[in-house]
Amino acid sequence: MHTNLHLSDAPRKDPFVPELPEVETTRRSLERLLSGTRLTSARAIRADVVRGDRTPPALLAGQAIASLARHGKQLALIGADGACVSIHLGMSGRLEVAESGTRRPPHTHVVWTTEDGRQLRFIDPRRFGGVWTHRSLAELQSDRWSRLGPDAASLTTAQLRSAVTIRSAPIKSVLLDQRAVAGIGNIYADEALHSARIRPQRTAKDLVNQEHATLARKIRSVLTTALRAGGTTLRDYRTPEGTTGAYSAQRLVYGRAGQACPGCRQILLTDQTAARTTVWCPNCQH
DNA sequence: CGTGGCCCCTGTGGGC
DNA sequence: TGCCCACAGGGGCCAC
Repeated sequence: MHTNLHLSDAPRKDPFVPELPEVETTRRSLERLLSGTRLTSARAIRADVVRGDRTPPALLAGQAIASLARHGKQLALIGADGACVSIHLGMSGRLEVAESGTRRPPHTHVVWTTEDGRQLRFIDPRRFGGVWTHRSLAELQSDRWSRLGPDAASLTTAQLRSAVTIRSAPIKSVLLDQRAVAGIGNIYADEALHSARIRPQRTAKDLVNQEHATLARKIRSVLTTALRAGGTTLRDYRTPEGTTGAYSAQRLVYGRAGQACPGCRQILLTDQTAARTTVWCPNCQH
């Protein structure tokens, strides 16, 4: 039945870097697989991957999973008694549900065992991610999620405007700042800015009203499109042809520096903005 | 206090 | 072919 379901799995050439669509895809899978399931035990193989308060009910051992929540790139397992665990995947983290007898992948740092003989595994080679425990959802909100900006998937024009108006940093830096907007990473920042025809280096507060509306809309559509494609990368989401068609094939600029812009054939440029590789079209984006 | 830059870490890939 | 090293990125921290 549930054999080695990898909740996130991108083509090898494109290292999986979890942003909002990937985290939401993971959330939906976990909801389907684990809602209502009791966790009989939890074990931190690498203790330093579990951060924050580790007093009972640490890691939800003995709890049933009531629901799964997400804000930006943050994921949370909500226990039946209200305690919760939040998980940040960092840049190489993933979650896997597998039969208990199967071999643990390398870099498995936390393992939860379920009442029905499965395991939920947190795997993160680079350990930029982590797991936090919270006594309640309210505590999770006040400790961590209150620091995050509005969720990018439903970002309104007004929310984007208030996030950028006083910021003198480049618009791309602001999009990557999780306190301003939650859920956007390097890939979708470049894609959304290209789609909105705005240069990543533009000073955020200089964007005009029309650009706030366009950028907010493009952020939503880029993430929504990726979320739809993300569903097809799940191993249990079989199409007759197999599991190709991940979002990577739909990227227009990210990873394509030096190639022709799909819109105008001008050569895409690259630089470092916000200490991240940035790709943009000098013709389409202003 | 806002911003830019460095660093954490390891798998991958490009170059020789 | 095989080895080595630069590079990739989310976000915390620090110096300006």
